[in-house]
Amino acid sequence: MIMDDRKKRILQAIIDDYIDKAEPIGSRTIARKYELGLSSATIRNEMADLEEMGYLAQPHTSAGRVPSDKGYRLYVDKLMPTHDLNREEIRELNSATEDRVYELSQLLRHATAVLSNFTKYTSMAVTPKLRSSTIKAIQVVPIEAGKALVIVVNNAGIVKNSLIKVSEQATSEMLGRITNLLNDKLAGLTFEQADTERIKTLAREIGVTGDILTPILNGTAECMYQMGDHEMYVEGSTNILGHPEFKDMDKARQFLSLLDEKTSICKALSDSARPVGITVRIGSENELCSIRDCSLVTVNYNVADTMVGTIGIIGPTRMEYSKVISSIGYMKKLVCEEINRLLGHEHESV
Amino acid sequence: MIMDDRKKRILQAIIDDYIDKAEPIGSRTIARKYELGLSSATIRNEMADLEEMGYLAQPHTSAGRVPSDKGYRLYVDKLMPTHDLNREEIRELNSATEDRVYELSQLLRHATAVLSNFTKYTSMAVTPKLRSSTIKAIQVVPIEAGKALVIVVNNAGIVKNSLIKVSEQATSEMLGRITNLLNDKLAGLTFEQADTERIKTLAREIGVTGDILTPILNGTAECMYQMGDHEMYVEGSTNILGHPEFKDMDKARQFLSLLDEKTSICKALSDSARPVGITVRIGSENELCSIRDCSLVTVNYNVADTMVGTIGIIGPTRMEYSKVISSIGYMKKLVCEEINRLLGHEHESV
DNA sequence: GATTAGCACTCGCCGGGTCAGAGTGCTAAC
DNA sequence: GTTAGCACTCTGACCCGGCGAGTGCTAATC
Repeated sequence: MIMDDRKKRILQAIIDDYIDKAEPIGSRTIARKYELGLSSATIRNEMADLEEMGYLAQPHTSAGRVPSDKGYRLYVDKLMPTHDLNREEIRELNSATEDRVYELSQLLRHATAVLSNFTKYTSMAVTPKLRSSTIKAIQVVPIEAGKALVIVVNNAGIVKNSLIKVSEQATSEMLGRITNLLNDKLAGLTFEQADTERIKTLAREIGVTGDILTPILNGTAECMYQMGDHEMYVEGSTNILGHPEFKDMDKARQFLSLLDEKTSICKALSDSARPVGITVRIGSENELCSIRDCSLVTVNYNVADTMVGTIGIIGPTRMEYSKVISSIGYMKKLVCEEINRLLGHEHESV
Repeated sequence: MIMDDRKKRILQAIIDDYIDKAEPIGSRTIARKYELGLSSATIRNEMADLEEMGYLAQPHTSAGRVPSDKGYRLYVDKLMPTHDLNREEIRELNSATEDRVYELSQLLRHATAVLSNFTKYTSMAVTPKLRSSTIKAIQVVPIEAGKALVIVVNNAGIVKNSLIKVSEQATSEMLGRITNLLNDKLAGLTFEQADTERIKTLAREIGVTGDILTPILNGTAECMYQMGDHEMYVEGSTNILGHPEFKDMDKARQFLSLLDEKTSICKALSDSARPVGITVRIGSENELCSIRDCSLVTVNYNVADTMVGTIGIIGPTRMEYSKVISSIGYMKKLVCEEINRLLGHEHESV
């Protein structure tokens, strides 16, 4: 059977309507509402064809039709109307960066909150993987007698610090010497390379310079560890309760408890996103079994080229794809700009 | 009518049973299960009395009895058995600080996650209010040509930083002079006092020393702002779906959307907690109307005496009070210890 | 006088039966 | 190829009666 233009128009009409109504769509509805110049009987025949071809499904005999994953896929790839963000919508999305933002994590929280609020689905984000970024600078700064702060900066300008106790005798000059030493030995390495093992080796190489060096190395290791850690933010998880596909309590619970499992979601996000552009994974296209009746829309954002994080929106397969796709695309742009601003890659000072 | 010992025993039995079963408790159940040496008829009479006195309520004629808020209050104050944490439970709670913890926010996230998991209710925490802490030290550290890091430390050893752009000509000696100047002018003040206004005034006092000072003052203000911000963590929000009082979707949704409103929850937490000790707010005792059918158990934790944060557990009024109270008490202790360790108030170095 | 056994009564829950509505597939006519 | 008409199917809402749990009251008992 061939997928002619008329079939496509009918399929689109069904999916559009189903996305809106969340109920099986009957032939009469389509005939009445969309002006295709066809009677319900004709549409009925076409719908039977579309079902046979796998684009539609029937929950039970004598019910209307429902799009299948394959149907949504065609819809997303070819049929979907584009959603142009209007002024009001852009204003709403912009609010993610309106408030004072001083950290990447905060930026991501804002972005996910706004996105989830805007789309009424659940939005997620993971911080970039920084393990493969390189160490730009290490500083040991005295704070008061007996206390110092170890600071590590990576090539994107992301800063981590760790408070340490040092010997009371440590002069700021000694700390300066150690700072230079650490920079010599570690700067330029990736955080992966500068693991705890390496730092221990370094300690042996230098020889135990009394009690001063040890806490500093510990602090450095701590910073390295922090840099390697990546966090995840989920907002609007309860939005799904508003969608009829989750009116069944058990389903809702299953979905929500999945979101609590940060590791698997994190993996799903990273796995899903392609290097560039927006990825849409519909229902069974998802590798994670427990979201096989959801769709996941993801996009990567970059920090200084090498470091990649991901933003995602998850909702039922019956999702307003066009709206989700345009809003996540816009948000990615916003986030990238803001990251550049935050890390001082732009010309404006903070 | 007088609240004699027998009434108390019966009330306790009813509440114990109701907390377990979540269904109206009948006189026969009590007579059979608890060995009070009384027939169901006698207990029935006592229950009628307890209802008249306001400790029990009846969902409808010919149903069993359910504790009222007043009943729970007496239970919590006088009747409740104490819950001694066993070895296994302590091990579970301890896991909050087992993982590498390097920040207060991370500590609180762990603590709330463990608590919510342990109690099966929802757990929350707010970071301490630091606005009234004092500035201990400010440092401006050069990172690379044109970039520097402003670091502000408060009297508890909490560190905030802000990356800034500076003139390429700024030497580390100049930055050192400015550091000294800032310390002179600002150290010892509270963050409340050192607001943006004050910093602007400072800029005027010093006179515009070219383009070097401005970004540094901006960075300092940024740090001040960060210090004043306080965050909130909520974990296990979906736990409530497991409790029968939220089997009604609308109720669950209402509860969950409340949790999304960080500000009101934050306020409820802070308002509820008394300066010391564990506070229990039962149902209508809560000021926030939307949690009038929940109970909120809170405790404050201190950072260096003056800075106070709060941990809380929220669940249905039919809550395992004894377990919740002992676990939150233990967690407070853990958190306090860990904070001391983190901020170097202890003797062990990191 | 307190306690208890007995009994009539109340109420929510559950399962089965009925019915209307929406939608289909098929056939025959256009 | 398209459409009108019709018989058929399935779901969901509604109603109804029976069951079980629990009560309050009364009268008998300790």
